[in-house]
This record gives sequence, C-alpha cells and structure tokens, in this order.
Amino acid sequence: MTEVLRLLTRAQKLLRAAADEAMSRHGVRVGQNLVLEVLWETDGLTPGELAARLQVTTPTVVNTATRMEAAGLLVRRRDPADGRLVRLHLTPKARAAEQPIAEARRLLAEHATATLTDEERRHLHSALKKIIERMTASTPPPGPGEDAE
Amino acid sequence: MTEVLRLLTRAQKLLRAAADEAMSRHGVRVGQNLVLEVLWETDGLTPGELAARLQVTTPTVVNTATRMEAAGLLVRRRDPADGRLVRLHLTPKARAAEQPIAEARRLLAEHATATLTDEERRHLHSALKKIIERMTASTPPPGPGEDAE
DNA sequence: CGCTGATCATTAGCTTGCTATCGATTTGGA
DNA sequence: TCCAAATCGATAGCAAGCTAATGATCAGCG
Repeated sequence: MTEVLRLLTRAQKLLRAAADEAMSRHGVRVGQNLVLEVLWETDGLTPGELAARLQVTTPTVVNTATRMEAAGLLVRRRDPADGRLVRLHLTPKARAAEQPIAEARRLLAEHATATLTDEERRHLHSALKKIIERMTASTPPPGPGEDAE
Repeated sequence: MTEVLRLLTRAQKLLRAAADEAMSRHGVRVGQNLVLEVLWETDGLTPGELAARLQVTTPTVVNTATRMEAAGLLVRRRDPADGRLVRLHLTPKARAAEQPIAEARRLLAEHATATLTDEERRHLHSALKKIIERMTASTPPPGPGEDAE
C-alpha cells in the first residue's frame, strides 16, 4: 500500500534529475525553469504573485530570482506606484531560451511516457489528479487514532 | 503532454509535506524516516550500503545520519575489521518509534489513495513502474536533435 | 616490507524547498 | 494629519538532494 508512495517519489526524482540535466544544457536549472514558464507568459509579476502561481512560498521565489538575476535571466524593478512591490522582468537572454527549453521539456515528457499507451497516460493523469485533490481538499491529516486500534 | 510531469511533481510534493508533518509528530523528519525503514530491518549498515539501498548518494546519508545522531536516533561505530567503514546502529529511541511511524506512513498512504478504486491503484502502480523503468534503463537523455525540426 | 592505487566516509559548496523574523512601505482610522 | 496595522520583499537558518574534493585506511604488488 505504501509502495505507491515510494514509486511516486522515485519517479519524480528521476524525472527531476533528467529535467535538471536537460535544462542545464541551456543555462537554466530546474527550479528556474518553473519561474521562466510563468514569466514567459506574464512578464513583470511580483515575487508574491509568482509564488502563488507556482504554489511555492515567497522566499523560494525570492531566492530563485536572486540566482536568476545573477545569471542574467531577469532584473528586479521597484513598482513606481507601490514601493513595497518588486516586479520581475525577463532579459532578452531569458526570452532567447524559451524555445529550446520548452522543446527540451516536451521531449522529456515524451520520453518518460513513451512506453505508456494513451489509455495508461489518461489513467495516470486522472489518478494523480485524484490524489492531489484528496491532499489539498480539507486534508484532515491522518493523525493517529482515526481507525487505528 | 508535459502536464503529467507537473501533476506528478505536485502530488509528490503534497505527499512529502504531509509525510513530513506526520513524521515530525514522532520526532523524525521525512528524510530520516527512509533511513529508519532500512535500519529497522537491517541494523549496522554502512553509509555506502544505506545509500545504495535508498538510491541516494553517500553524502546525503552521511548528513542525515549526523542529524539523526544529534537527535539521539543512531550511533556511529567504527568497523573493527575495516577501519574505513562506519556502521550505523539504531538507539532504543529509534526502535521505539518504529510502530507509530510505520502506522503513520500506512495511514497517509491510505488517506492519499482513498478516492481511488483498486483498479485505479493498480493502473497507477504499473504506470509509475513503467516510467521508472524507462528513466533508469539506458536513458539516452532526450537531447535536442532527435526528432526535433 | 613498503608504496601505490583503490575504497570508504567526510567536508565543502550548490539548489530548492520550508518556517520564522525583520524592515520598509502603504493604508485606514482616530 | 498621524500613528498603528497590514502587506510586501528580503534575510536567516534548517532539511534534503547533488557533485567535487579531502583524508583515512586497506590491499596488492614489487
């Protein structure tokens, strides 16, 4: 029963490692790729907005943004209307990486699921969605003394 | 297509967070739990052996072991026959945590997959195994210029 | 018997998550 | 108008991965 959790962890780890290797060939680490995906679509978001979209905490985005700034992928600009806000803007370098990285991601997804039939892919998709829904909705964490003993 | 990867990442993250919270109630963090699972079965393994079983690098085990030693969960003992080796032995405290933690893990797995039918669970299981097999076997990483362009 | 190469664990340093805290800015109420 | 509360981003510090480099010990060969 607990076996599924292990498989899920292992699969995710393998995929993440492969993604990181692929992205790194384009000068982008796997975590930065997620930020890029959102900013390619909507440039100039704040760290907080980005964090909400990525379902990650703000400090995570701030730290990643700092590394990306150092790598020349984005710049921070203070919002003129509200001094608390910082807006993240992609550089031409980041825009130039869009096509190759999107392609790399597509290839990886194809490769990983190449041995699955369309039906299996659909089953996997729906099973994962059910798990996610289950873990996000309400989620009374299964504390001890629910049905135990 | 790339959607499945996102779902897999998200599901794994949710599960890991829930597991960490559950384990923490027993004084064990989620990464340490993996070490415990192996040592409960086979005490006295070396960091290298443990790393191989967990499919993790040796430094990861070393660092986790250091934290666990500080937490009083295990002790390091030099192998008398081979001075290069270090053997990790669980303390009574770690043994006492076995039942509650195993139970917590079981409950979590049950909770997470509660909305799946048995058939869906089997499908999920086999799909994940296929992905893992695909990613481990040979794995010519999908570099650019395979079928692109 | 001694030295060289292999085999371990450890350390250093990085990425990516997290929580908790701090500092600055804005806003709303008195 | 001004001060307190709310809202942000940034920082500090931890866990858990990784790779690369260090250091200790062993084994085998000359």
